Amino acid sequence: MNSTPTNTLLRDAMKAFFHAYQAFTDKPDEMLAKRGLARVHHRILFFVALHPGLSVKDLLACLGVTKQAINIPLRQLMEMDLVEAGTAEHDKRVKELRLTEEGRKLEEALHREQARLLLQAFGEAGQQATEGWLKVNQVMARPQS
Amino acid sequence: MNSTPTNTLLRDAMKAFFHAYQAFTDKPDEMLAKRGLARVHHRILFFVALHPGLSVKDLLACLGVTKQAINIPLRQLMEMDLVEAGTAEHDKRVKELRLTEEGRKLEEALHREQARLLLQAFGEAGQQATEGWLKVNQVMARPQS
DNA sequence: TTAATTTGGTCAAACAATTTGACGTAAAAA
DNA sequence: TTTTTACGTCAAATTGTTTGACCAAATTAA
Repeated sequence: MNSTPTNTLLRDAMKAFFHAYQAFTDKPDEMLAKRGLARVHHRILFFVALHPGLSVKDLLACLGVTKQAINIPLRQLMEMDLVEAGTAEHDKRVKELRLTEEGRKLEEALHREQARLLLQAFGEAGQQATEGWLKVNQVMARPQS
Repeated sequence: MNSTPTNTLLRDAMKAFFHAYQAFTDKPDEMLAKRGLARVHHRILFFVALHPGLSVKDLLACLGVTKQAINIPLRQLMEMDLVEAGTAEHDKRVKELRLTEEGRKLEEALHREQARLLLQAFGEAGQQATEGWLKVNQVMARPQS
């Protein structure tokens, strides 16, 4: 049973990954709740901030959800003047999403919380571990066939 | 604006983390769905496998959910003879959860899918990156005060 | 060129996941 | 001994996500 130690090690790794991800979302979730917003709102803000002019379709692809899952939260963000939608020039159906000034401020505040957590962990784990963390995540994040 | 490159870098890191975690859960989710089970069932199986004899209360703590969230999925797993619950000796109220033989097999199959993904990523990223990934996750997974 | 099909985004209903509330019994604290 | 808290279970309410349907725009097929 030489797989037992590897098994436990992998399981511990998975456990840490699970809890790390939980920790990553905890604080922003609190902040969001105070504004009557939820995690999906944050994700929208995040990806629109990262890719200004993002279409709804591409946003869905980023988030891995259906179009309907996005519709109401996105509408809410627009009603709250956090996100604005312009029509794409190349295709009248397509909407290009952007953060408003207010939206940008909120996204920044949320970002700061997550950045704080990450930077603290990076500081503790060290430069090499940080690079490793980024690398493994990037490999994993790739589309599988 | 010297924070701009760091900001983008951090955001890309967060994006990768988000997508890595998505990738991590995708395959098991499919497998679970085929059995009429969902992610929370997997999480139960995972943590009970990792900590045989785990109490319901501690399971809740691991998962970061309420007792009610667990009740029906756990009952389902018990009805499907994947999990069994014994009464703790030190306290009649407490249940000690264990996987049945069937439960262990299923958990192993699910584990294998996640292990495959991880091991592939580790192989590609290299030994040092792997250690870094583990390290950062462990630091992040720690309780914050 | 016209017709058929697909695509992009929105509304609504149904389903799934999670929290809040309540309860009974066991254990700990007063 | 009584009161309070803890553990786990049932039920209702709330939140999150998918499926279905629809309309207009764009693309593909005839």
